[in-house]
Amino acid sequence: MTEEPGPPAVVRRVGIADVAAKAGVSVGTASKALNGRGRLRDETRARVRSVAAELGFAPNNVARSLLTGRTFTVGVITTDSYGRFGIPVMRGAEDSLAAGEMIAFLCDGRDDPIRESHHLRKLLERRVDGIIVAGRRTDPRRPLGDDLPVPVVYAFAPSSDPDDCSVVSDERGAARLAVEHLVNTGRQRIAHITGPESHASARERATGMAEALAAQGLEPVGHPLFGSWTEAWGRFAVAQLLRAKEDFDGVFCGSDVLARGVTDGLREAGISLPTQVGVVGVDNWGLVAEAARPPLTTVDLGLEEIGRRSAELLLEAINGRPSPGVHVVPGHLVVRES
Amino acid sequence: MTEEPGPPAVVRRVGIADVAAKAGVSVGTASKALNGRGRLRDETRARVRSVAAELGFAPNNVARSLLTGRTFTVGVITTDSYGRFGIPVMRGAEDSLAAGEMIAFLCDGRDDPIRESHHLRKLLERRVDGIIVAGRRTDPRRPLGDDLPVPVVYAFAPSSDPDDCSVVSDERGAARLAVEHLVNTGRQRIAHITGPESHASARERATGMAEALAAQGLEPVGHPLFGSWTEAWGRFAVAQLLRAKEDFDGVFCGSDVLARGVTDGLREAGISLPTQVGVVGVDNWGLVAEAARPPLTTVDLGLEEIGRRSAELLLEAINGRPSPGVHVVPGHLVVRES
DNA sequence: GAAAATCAGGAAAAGGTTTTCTCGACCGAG
DNA sequence: CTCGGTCGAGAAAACCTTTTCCTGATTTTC
Repeated sequence: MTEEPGPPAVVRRVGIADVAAKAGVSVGTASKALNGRGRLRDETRARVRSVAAELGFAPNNVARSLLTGRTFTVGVITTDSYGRFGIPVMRGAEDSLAAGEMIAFLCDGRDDPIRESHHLRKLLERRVDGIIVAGRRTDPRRPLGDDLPVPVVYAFAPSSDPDDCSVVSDERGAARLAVEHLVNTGRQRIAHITGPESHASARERATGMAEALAAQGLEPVGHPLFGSWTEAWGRFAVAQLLRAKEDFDGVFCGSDVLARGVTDGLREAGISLPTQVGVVGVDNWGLVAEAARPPLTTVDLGLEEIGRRSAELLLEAINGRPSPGVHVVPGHLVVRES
Repeated sequence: MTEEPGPPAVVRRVGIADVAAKAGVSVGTASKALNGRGRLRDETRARVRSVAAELGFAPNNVARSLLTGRTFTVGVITTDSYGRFGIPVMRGAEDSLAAGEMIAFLCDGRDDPIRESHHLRKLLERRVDGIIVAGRRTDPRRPLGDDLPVPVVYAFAPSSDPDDCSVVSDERGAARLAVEHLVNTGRQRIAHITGPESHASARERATGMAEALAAQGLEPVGHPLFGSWTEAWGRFAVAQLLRAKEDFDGVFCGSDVLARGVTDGLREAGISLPTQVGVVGVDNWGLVAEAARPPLTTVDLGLEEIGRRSAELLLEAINGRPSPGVHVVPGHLVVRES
């Protein structure tokens, strides 16, 4: 780092003053012409605009922000390194934000509170108009901080403070959709293979399944099999069901990865899908669901929609219309062949 | 949208003027105290700092940027919707950027030139200090624009202009690593199953494999089997090899997804892995590689490293030390059980 | 034909920080 | 005792737009 810094890359950018000078008007007038404000002759307006275009003028939003106090910028803090869940949420959020001419800073919190608060400080220094916190699990999380000067929306992982604004998926509803699909396709004896009981999503989906079965007047097959979110556990759990000589014709899996393990396990045990057993997963993770044999029927939790909704609520809050509380986004069933 | 806008959320933030007033100094002095500039008594410096901490003062970076012309902000434009390749690149980039106290705007170009140039304009308006373009394929891409006022680095997908700064993976090197591993574990007759020939990465890897085999004095088994990047093609290609009664004891697959299809195909044909046939993939995509049976040995293209390097080169360019040309980042082998 | 209203555009402040310039006070030296 | 130098700190410009207020000119209205 001892080397001499090179030339400072002088690219004097054209400012509104250059436009004004060339168009023969004052900067104030030029500003009005470009932004459609004030009272100006059409001819003047057109002249300024054409000069601006000719010079390739791009307004300096930094100056504008300083004046207006708005940066048209939001921060997104993810906790899952832009993984499976953060990404679709991000994409949805970007959709809504772009509609409001806003743009997002992306920060990866990596589940580390220190990193997170460091990012938070950086975002506030840059005067973002609002912040979205995109979680990785559905378990409630500690709020970002109290008394923040900008609105915050929690996406996917709700804040543990019910007065914060959170947007979450409908976990029980997802289970209900899965069960109803299985029942509608003639399944009566349905088992549940899912992730660790320590995960709220696993618990909620199990509960939702029990409720949905009860509503249909059906009994579950055995207890929910809690394990890990892996294919290996899916295969293992199937073996367990078969060994226990459980009589089942449907399996609701807590995730697509799990479901893939389950389909492999069943197929390799000589059980034909979907003839003998129907399988439904959760996530609608294209890569996994489509590569499974047969392709998986699964519940899409609507992650993109969660992102979109979060951004919309954030924009509303920025405009002085906050919507505290937990907002639930429904999922939907994606029917493939399983 | 006709509703009355609510109260404008008045949270008068504490500015440096507040700190200065409470510390009994001028704003200029306060600024110097906080930034360690100028000549001040230690006592004064300490007093200002403690007052700033007490008041929770956070400098307004917008004002600072306006003055210095630096925003300590870069834009990242991805073309793959933050998919398989964009994400690790992003993460690596964020690593390096954070080290320089910088933060990234994320824009999803979605392979649409219109969207892309829209994002570009937004980024320039916000006066980013530089831009990283993260591609999805290794095929060269059209430059972002000419005569941009800020430095640009192309990550993964190089710019078609060789004078631009691009950071790419070592595709041939990856093939060489795979082949050498197979040979070192006793394989002599190696086949190649890969993606579409229209993809530069498929062609490069095939070429790299041919070179590596030649260097070892070996002949390839048949021609490279070009297809698609899917498990189904992997399984199908295996069946094709078996039907043609090709004698092979190793397969180099153009991707992990493909390799997973290949392992499934081989296993279901009664061939034991890795005893009879060794398989090596490319990507080191944890989810896929670890779920395969057996877990895949694969070449990691070093995507995070590409991201890190891109950001480093960008920071250097921002500081007036550009590094035009194509920079190749080596990959490395990740040995699992296949 | 004069007062009033409208029109078109200019001048200047504001926004929060950094940085340069300036200035008074104090020190030691001659 | 005065002069030059250093030290510590303040005043003000600068960054680039937007916006408010103002002014001269033109048009409208009795």
